[in-house]
Amino acid sequence: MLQINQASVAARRPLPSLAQEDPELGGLEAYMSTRRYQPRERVCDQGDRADVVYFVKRGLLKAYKATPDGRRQIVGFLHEGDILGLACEDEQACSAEAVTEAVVARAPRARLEQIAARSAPLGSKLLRAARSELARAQEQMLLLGRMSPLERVASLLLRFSDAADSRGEDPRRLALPMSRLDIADHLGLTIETVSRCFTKLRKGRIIDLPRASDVVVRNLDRLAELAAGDEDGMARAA
Amino acid sequence: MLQINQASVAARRPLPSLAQEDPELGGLEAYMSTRRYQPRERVCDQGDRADVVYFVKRGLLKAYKATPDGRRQIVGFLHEGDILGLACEDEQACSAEAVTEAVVARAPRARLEQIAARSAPLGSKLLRAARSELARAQEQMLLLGRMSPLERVASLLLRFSDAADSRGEDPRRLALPMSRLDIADHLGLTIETVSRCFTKLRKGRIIDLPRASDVVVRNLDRLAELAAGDEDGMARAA
DNA sequence: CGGTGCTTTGAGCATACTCAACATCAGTGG
DNA sequence: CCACTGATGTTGAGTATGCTCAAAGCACCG
Repeated sequence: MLQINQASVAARRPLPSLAQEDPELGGLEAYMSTRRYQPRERVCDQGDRADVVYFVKRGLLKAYKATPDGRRQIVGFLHEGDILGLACEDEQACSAEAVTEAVVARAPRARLEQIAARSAPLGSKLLRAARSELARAQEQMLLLGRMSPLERVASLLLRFSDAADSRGEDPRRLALPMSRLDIADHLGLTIETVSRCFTKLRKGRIIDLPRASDVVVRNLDRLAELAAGDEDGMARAA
Repeated sequence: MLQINQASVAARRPLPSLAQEDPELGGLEAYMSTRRYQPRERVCDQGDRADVVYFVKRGLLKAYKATPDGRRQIVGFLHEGDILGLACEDEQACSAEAVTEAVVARAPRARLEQIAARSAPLGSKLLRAARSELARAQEQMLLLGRMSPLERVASLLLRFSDAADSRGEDPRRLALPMSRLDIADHLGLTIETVSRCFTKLRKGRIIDLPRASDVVVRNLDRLAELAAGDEDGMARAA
């Protein structure tokens, strides 16, 4: 009953914005190929020649940077309609891999630039995508540089809630298909700290955790307060 | 002798890339106005209607996000040729203010989009700018999420060194016109920690600090090692 | 010179990390 | 169907690291 099945929800969902805007691609489809990825399958690698741009059609990807000594920062989770590979000039700036089963379309960068130079809609679509990704990146910098662990976790949940809401789903029932390690590497924390934050939110009656990957938000307002830096919200909630 | 005067260096410097590429603006100049800002003067505010885009012509700006309770994250320092205001859709995502005296050109966003829709060069110029800013943002996320204070400071110095190098200046003599608080708010640290890192680098003979705002790099290789996560570089340097 | 603001240094402390044990879940094969 | 196994997640105890608070040192400016 409480189980949240992403796939079935996705099936009922209206066409994603990318699909609706396909006319904007200006004939690019002819050069695009589509591929399905299994969870944990690699989509591209940091340092690859950046000759393709990826359009996420379905599922969830994670884009990350890694250091030689094994540290990792997930710079973003990519949902349907998101574009991967915009950051780079000649080399991919990030690796990316599928979190859930995913469908991704690939367009040769050369074609893309060529068409963007002629077709204004595609150009402005790409610019819009780059822009919103930049805005998200700046939010994330604030989170990583200046927020407490609890604020970070609350912010993440709130983002997923908003994303669900904008897709017409219930903003109180969140599926978190990624592991705690992924969350930690996205929020700049350890898995233990992430786990403790979830527990804190649960004990504060702000969320339920029927399973580690399913969150039910019991008090969205309080969650938003916590994400905005009102740590006392915890006390009031308890 | 050791004093580093940014203004005089700027005067001798060849035209910045922005000026060289002005043909790409596709007639936008007609609608642009230029304004000079004094240090600490505000350029725009988080939440303003985002009806202009700013082109940094000279000097250094900082772009930052602030929380209601006074925390601050500087998402980037903007040098000559950088563009401010790309992240936003309708509201400015960040505030920005001048660090040094600065000259900034402003273009009405409406005109910009209008011309970009016709003139491919402007569109691709904007896309290129957004892209490189996104790449920088992702680097910064890795720094904020996963790097030690010493690595963060070393990375910052290295970036300024690279920037100086690419402008044809001496990559070993760095002017840091911003305050320690600005550096701290960029690196997600406190001023004390930043200061201690500078001291550590000085005692390790990696840099000299003739004045707090002037850095002379004595060992660029070691600095790069530290920035890349080789903390033992400290021991070897001492 | 004497202030004022910024930077550096020091001491103590809180927080998030490390290491380790335990719990839970999913998948597998008896 | 249940027991086993490995992977993932949670909890606990102790510690290191970076933060807080406080004082002293320095530049810059009148």
